[in-house]
Amino acid sequence: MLTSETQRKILDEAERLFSERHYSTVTLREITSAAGVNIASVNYHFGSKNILLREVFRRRALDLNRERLSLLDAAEREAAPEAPSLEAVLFALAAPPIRWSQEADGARARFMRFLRLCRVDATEEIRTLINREIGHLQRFLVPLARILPQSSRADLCWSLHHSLGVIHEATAELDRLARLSDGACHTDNGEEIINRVVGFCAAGFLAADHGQGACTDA
Amino acid sequence: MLTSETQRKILDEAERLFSERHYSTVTLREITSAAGVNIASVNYHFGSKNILLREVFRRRALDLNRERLSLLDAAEREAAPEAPSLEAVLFALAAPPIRWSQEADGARARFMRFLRLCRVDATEEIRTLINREIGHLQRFLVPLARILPQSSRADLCWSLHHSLGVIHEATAELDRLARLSDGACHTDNGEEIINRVVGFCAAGFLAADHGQGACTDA
DNA sequence: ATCAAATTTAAACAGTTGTTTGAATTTCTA
DNA sequence: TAGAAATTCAAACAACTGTTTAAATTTGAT
Repeated sequence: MLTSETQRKILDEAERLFSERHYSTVTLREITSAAGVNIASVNYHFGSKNILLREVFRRRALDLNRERLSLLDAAEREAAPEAPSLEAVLFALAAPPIRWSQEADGARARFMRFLRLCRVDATEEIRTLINREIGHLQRFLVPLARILPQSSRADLCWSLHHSLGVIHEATAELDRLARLSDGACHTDNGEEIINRVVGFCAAGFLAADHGQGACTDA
Repeated sequence: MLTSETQRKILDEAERLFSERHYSTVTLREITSAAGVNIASVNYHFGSKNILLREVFRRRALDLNRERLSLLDAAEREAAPEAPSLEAVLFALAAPPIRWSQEADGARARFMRFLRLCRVDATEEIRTLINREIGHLQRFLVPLARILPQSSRADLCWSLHHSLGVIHEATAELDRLARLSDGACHTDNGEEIINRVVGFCAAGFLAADHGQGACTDA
């Protein structure tokens, strides 16, 4: 699919710029001049700006949930025939996006910022692709239902939804956390962030499982 | 500040369109023709498109945190001299944005969708205004520190940050929850959503306070 | 009713956008 | 190496953008 060097340069620069600003404010002239190629090569190699956007998305989007599901499979295999721990399941959900977003100035960190923009506003086609990816996360409901048998399907979905919110905020809004905490929070240690996210969400899942309210064993 | 009927119509339609798509893809001609006014009236009454965007933001943005802080003050007053409950503090944080986003097809529901877009990408000026609003949330750290004395400032900030992620996801991504749950989750009962959010986040705060990991009293 | 200020209007403005063109150039094959 | 295919290039394209203009109209106070 990706044969030409020009295509790769265009994709890289488009990804970088799309991660910084909404794609509608990024011009093809910016992309191509940053990539050092002629402006016409976008339409030659991709066909249109919208298709370029879609290809930037497709280049990495599928891998993210692939990594998640692979970690989940491994956790289930390791724990079989028992159910994996709640923390292991949430680790599979949280670790890939958080690790990607922490890769120092790497392509995947930029992609995660791009993904955040796409989630909020993108092409109809990308919205469809995102929705399909969300569908894959239903796979997580299977082990969660084993671990938390008192929870209804709605309970599990709500907690999963809350967890996605925590993860999204932990992958893309850390500058605001730095401001909120006046620098008291370290936002550059991916594994620590994962631990915090997993711990926070696991407690939330358990609280929902115990019926209403939090557990107060202090 | 808002004197003219034309200004109000422009603000209303701009808010509506800005809540549906990124502001850079919304044209002044769309706004003015939807409002039934001449295109030149935007520059006459506001000065520029960017200023119009800022005014759409300013019309309601300050009220959101005002409501939060007002609820927090009331909770503290009611519990004095004791600290308010963790749930009461989180209720003050979560209830205003979730209630606003649930107002059936109301202006504030649109505004919450607009705010989500602004958080991800907007003018430098709006980014500054948002950061100032985040600063106001530091006020929540005061009662939280009383309630959770074992938590460091960093712990509290992380949990607060996680909670904001849960709230953001609960105010603006409910169509995805509906898809994830195949319709099993009711996404139209604001008070139920608030309860779920508060319960989930309270458990997360407590888990962080108990040191690492979740509480497992089951 | 009169005049000045405020507002609305249609039209034009200059600049930028994604896209296309057709010729030049490079790359690959036979 | 000859020739065909793939790629690059500068230039132009039509469409659309936010903004401005200056005349027309409405408004409101005297």
